[in-house]
Amino acid sequence: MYLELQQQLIQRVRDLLQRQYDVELPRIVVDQPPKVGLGEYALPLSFELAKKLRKPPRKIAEEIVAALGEVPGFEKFEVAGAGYINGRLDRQVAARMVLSPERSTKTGSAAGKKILVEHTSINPNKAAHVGHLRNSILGDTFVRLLQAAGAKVDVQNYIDNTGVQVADVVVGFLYLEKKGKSEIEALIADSGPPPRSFDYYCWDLYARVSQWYEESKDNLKLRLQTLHDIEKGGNEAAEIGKLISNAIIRRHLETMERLGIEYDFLPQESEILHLHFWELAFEQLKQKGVLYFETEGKNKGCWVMKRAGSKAAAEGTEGPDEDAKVIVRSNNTVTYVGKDIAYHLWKFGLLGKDFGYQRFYHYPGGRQVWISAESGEADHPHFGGVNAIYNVIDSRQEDPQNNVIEALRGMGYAEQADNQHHFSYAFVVLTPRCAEELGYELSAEDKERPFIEISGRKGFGVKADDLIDALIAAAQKEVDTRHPEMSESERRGVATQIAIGALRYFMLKFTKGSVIAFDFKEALSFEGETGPYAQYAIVRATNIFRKTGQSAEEILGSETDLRFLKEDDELWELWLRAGQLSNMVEQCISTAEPAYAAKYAFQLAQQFNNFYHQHHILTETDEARKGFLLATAAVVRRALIESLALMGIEAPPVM
RNA sequence: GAGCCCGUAGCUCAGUUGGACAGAGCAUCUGCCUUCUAAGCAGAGGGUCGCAGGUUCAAAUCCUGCCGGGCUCGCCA
Repeated sequence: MYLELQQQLIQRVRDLLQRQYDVELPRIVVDQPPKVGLGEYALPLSFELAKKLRKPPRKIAEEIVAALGEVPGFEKFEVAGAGYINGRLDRQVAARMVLSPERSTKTGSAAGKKILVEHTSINPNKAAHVGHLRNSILGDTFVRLLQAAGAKVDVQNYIDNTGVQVADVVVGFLYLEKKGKSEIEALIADSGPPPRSFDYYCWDLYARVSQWYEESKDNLKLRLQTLHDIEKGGNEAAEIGKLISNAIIRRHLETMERLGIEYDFLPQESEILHLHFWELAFEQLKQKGVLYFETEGKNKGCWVMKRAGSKAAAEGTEGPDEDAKVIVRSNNTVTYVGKDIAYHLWKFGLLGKDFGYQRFYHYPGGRQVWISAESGEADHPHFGGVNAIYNVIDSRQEDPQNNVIEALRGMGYAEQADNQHHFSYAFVVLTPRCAEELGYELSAEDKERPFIEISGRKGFGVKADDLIDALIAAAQKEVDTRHPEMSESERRGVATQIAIGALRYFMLKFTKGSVIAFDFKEALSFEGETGPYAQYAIVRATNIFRKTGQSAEEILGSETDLRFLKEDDELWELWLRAGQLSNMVEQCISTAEPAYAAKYAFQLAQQFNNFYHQHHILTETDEARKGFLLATAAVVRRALIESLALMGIEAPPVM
C-alpha cells in the first residue's frame, strides 16, 4: 500500500516540477513525518529548490501544495515547519488497500529476474559453528526477500572439497589415526546425532592435526602431498577426501535443515578442476587481454592481471607491475582467484560449459538438492546463466571478490560485473566470558582482548548444533511449565519453533557490518528485542480469534467499519506499518540489508502489544468498534506472520 | 606502506539515498497478573553522537586531519 502510493506521489510531483518550474530533480526524497498525526509522507524538496528558484522554501511549498490538487488516495497536503510538504493519506482508502493482500511478488523490483545466491559454503571438514550460522541465516533470509520481490532464486552452497582443510582431516585419519577407507566408512556408518556425529569427530581431529603440524616439518610435507593427491584424483587420499566431504556435507545440510535452510545446488571445486573450467576461462582471459605474461620482476613467468585500483594501472608506468595479481603461477598452476573467475563465468552463463548434475538429497518438503559431478544424470535442471549474483561471504574476502568482478569487467562483461554483489558481513567472535564458559583456557593476552576469534584450527568455537540444542532446551523448559496439558512432542515442536525464532532473529538484528560478539546470555534470551517477542505477539492475536470463533482470515474478508481510523492516530499507525511491508522488502534488497526486516517485525510487534493492552477487544460492547479492532488485529497479525516468514521464522500455535 | 570497516546511554546495538526534538533492547529503580496467558505493558533515571576543523538553509549522517579498535593486501589455500 505505502510503496505504491509513494511511487504515485513521486511521479505526480515530478510532473508538476517539470510543468510549473521546468526543473528536474535527480531524486525526490520522501521521508515520514515524526508523528503520524502530521501525515504519512514528508517532502523536503522545497529546501533543495529554494536556491534554484531563489524563493523562500515555505513559499515554494505553498505553491506546490496549491498546484498539486487532488491526488488519488490522499486526503490533503499541507505545508509544515520551515517548508516541508506533508502528505496526508485518506485513511479509509489506504486501510482498504491494506486489507486486501499485497501482491508484492508481481510488482517487486526483482520480478522476473533470475538471481543466484551463494551462501553457507563451509569447508566440508568439520562441524558448522556460530560464524557459519550467521552466513547461512543472512543468505537464506536474503533469498526469501528476493523471492518476495518476485525473483526466481537459485540457492547454491559452494563446496571446496579439494582444499587444504579437507586434506588436513585426510592426513589426520591416515597418519594420526592410521585409519583406511573402510574404517572411516564404518565410522561414518556408526555415527549418530551430535555429539556422536561424524562432523563433531572431525572437528576434534582437525584441531589435533593442526597441532601435529607444528611438531615437525615432515608432517607439513605430508599435508602438501595429500593436498596434491586430492586435487589430482584417482588415489586413496582423493577417495577418502570425497568420503569425508560427502559425509560432512550431509551433516551440514541436516544442521541447516533444522533452521529451515535449503539449497538447490552444491557446486564442488573437484568438478571445476576436473571438467577443466579454468582452461576455458584462461583462453577467454588471454584473448581479451585481461591476463598477460610477465617477463620481468618478482612475478616473472606468471600470468598476471592488473588490479583495478593499482598505481600502475592508473599511471600506465613502464616496467613490470609489481602490484599485479598473479592468476597463473610460474609452475603453471592456477590460483584460487583464477578458479573463481572461471566459476563466475559459469554462473553468468559465459563459460560455454556446464557441470554434470547428480541428485544428492531430497527434502521432506519436496525440494531436490543437486550436486556437481563429472558425469551426471541425463535429466536435470539447469543452474547458472543468471541475471545477478549475491555471494554471501564475510568481509575478509573482499579483495578476491573484487578481483573476480574486475576480471569480468576487463573481459567486457560490464553488466555482469555490475550485477555481481559481494554480500559482505562481519564475522562472529566470542566474548571472553563466553570462551571461558566453554572451558577454553585463555592466555593472559586473550583476556585483555575485547573478543576471541573463532578458530577451527584450534577447535575453538560454539558448534551450531550445540547452540540449537541449548536453545531448544531453554525454550522447552518454559513451554513445559506453561503447557503441561500438551503432549511431549507438541511441546517439543513449539520449543523448537521458539528456539529457531530466537536464533534466526539474533543473527539478523545486527546490521551486516557490525561484528557480533557472541554471548550465550544474549543469544538465549527470549525477552525484549528477540524473535520470541514477535512470535508471542502473533500468538496473542491468534488467541483472540480462537475465542471469537471467527478466524483472522474471515475477518479480513468481511466488511469493516473503518471510520474509527479517522480520529485515532495510534490505531492508524498499526495499519500504516502493516501496509509498509513491501516497502521494507524493497529497502532490504536495495541495501542488501536483512536487518531491516528484523527491525520492522520487532517494531510492529511492539506496537501491537501496546494496542493489545490498551484495547480489550473481547469485552468491547460497541459491535462496530469490536469488528474494527478485530480487523486491526488481523491485519497486523498477517503482516507479522509475513515479516517473520521472510526471516524464516514460524509463528507457533501457542507459547 | 596501501585499502576497507567500526567508534552513538553502564552494556549490546538502530539511526544506509544529509531533514522536523538523538532511539531501542538489556541492566537498575517504581507500578501492573481473578483480564484476549505477564516470553507482556506503563513510568523513571541515564548522551561533549571518539576529537578538531570544513561544506550546507539543515550534519550522528558528507569532506579533511587526528585519536582508538578491527580486518585485508602472497606465485599460501
